Amino acid sequence: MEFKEAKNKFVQTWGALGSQWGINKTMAQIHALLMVSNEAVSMEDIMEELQISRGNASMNLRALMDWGIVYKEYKAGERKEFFTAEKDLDELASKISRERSKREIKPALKILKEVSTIEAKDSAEEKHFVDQTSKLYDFVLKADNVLDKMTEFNENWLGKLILKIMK
Amino acid sequence: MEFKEAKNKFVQTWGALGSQWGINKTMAQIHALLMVSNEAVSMEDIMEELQISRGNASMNLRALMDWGIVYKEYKAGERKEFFTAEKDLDELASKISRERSKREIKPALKILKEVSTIEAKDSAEEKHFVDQTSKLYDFVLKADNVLDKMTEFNENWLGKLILKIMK
DNA sequence: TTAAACTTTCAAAAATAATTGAAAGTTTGT
DNA sequence: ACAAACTTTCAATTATTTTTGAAAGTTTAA
Repeated sequence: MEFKEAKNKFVQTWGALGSQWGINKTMAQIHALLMVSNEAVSMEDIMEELQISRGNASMNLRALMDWGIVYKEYKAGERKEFFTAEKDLDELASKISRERSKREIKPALKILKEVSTIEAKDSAEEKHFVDQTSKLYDFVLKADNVLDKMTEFNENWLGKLILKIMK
Repeated sequence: MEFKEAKNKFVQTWGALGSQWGINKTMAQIHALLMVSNEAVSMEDIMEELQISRGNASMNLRALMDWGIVYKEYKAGERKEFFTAEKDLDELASKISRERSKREIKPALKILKEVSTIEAKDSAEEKHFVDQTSKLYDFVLKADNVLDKMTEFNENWLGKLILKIMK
């Protein structure tokens, strides 16, 4: 396979993976493109490579910056802006999980807590509801924490040992 | 809050969370409904509670069964089918992560391997591409394994200890 | 074998999400 | 202050995904 073909394949794949996980395809593609670029890329070039409009590029770059995984860069003597992606993968994972936690998990937890603390009265139906949603609350809370710590865990010497033991 | 209201809130929230993670809203809502039902529910009742069509109910129940997190049940003397959800949360997480791995991560890994093993020639651009995609391959592979083991890890006494230490 | 009681399928319709492009906004240099 | 070089915004359009509903399919009981 040739470089250009490989790069395109990577960008397409990352885009598809993104949309399966609720991330807009173009956003994931821009991110992919920046991830494998060794230098900052202009909006013009992004539009050209991905064949997208200026508005689309602008909005999705903004979204990526809001997630904290793409940065603006200025080049001396150049008026236009350039963009780079966070390339450290542990950092990337950490930022994505922090954002998803903040935007999606935390609000869901809040609701779970609310609904799991209603007066259960005496019907088996209501008891089961309270029981199940309470368990779910605990579980999601725990999973959210584990994700927070995953990077740390993966780097951790003890973690590595445990991973080996568990295999 | 009253039971009915709480139940509805839970179903809606679970549905919204699902769609943010690339799972169709109705599918997540049906799953939510079954999760908090203490007995198996008929398609008729699902349609009624969620206000959806027969076709929609049928297709999404099928999808949930394909994921292995909803089961068909037959009641003696009843002609129609009833449905229940996997209620054990560790089992649920394990099945979801296994399926997502099989359907999405594994195919993506295959492509990542392909594109990361091209001849890098000598340009810095191509070298960076190979380097970054290789790192990504390793990272995704590792993350995929960690997810596989997470349940196990969470149940594990040693794991619990480590979690405490890491906090 | 027939028909009632169900479930599944899928083309068409509806709902939702993403994209465009041009006008408005901003910044910088002269 | 002006205008060139950019970026952002957002209403309208387009693409994608989901949902519907009725016809076709299946199973069961008599």
